[in-house]
Amino acid sequence: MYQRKIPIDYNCGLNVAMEVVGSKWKFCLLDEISKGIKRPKDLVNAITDISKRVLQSQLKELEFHGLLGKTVYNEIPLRVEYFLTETGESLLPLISAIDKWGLEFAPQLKIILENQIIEVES
Amino acid sequence: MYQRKIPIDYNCGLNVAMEVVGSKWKFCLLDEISKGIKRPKDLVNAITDISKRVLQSQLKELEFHGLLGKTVYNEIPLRVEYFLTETGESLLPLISAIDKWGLEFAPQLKIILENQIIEVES
DNA sequence: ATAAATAGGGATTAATTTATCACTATGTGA
DNA sequence: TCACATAGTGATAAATTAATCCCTATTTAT
Repeated sequence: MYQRKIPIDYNCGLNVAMEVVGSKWKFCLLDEISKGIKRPKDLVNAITDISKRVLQSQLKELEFHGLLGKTVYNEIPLRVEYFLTETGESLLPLISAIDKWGLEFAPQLKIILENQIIEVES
Repeated sequence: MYQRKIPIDYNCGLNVAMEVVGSKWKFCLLDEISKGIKRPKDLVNAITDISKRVLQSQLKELEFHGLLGKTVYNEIPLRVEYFLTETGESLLPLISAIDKWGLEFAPQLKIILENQIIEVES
């Protein structure tokens, strides 16, 4: 975690929402967990490019913020499963809408960024 | 702007969306502009705590990514107005949904973070 | 010539997030 | 004892975002 120096504006819903889900991997994590991938080791495999360390810290924050819960099974090797809380569930429609928007926008962004590189090199 | 070292995954809508709107002020900016506050000087006043410099850089990025357009009026003093492009408009429903979610979640987050501070101090 | 109002950018630092690497802990079975 | 599999953390570095301070440019009015 990190002790903020710049405070959150609780009256701005956008600010609040960004605080708990506005990071690189959290939407992906909630998405994967909603699809039934619940164990850290499976999440690491499912999400390309996330490292184990970052995964754990993001899971911890999501749990701390009350979007995820976890179950520890008394098995060997240890089995831990994360699940969406009611609050976490309430985000799913937003996540899928954002994902959809992003996919539609992707080609446009690709073109923009590729043109930018050409300008820089010429 | 900033020349990314870690590339964008264009196949992940969430990743793409976060790239263009996943920053502290962009949702707020799009929101205010959609409400009719279009000039930089008015946006600076409307958005508590944003500085002029940051505002300009965020507007520039939003324009670069094709979510905003701008009109320069030949007046003195100079008048510039930003407006939402079609792509920008398409984000409005998402923004209002996120804002709504954040406002509902705010009290919960406040309690969580306040409890955290008490633990640290005891 | 100078101040005022507006938009915008350069350079730098501070804040924050993400990545890397290497560790601990647990219980099992070779 | 030692390696394995799983979950998790500590310390640190690298990447990225945001904040600060101060400058330029334009045109009008004093």
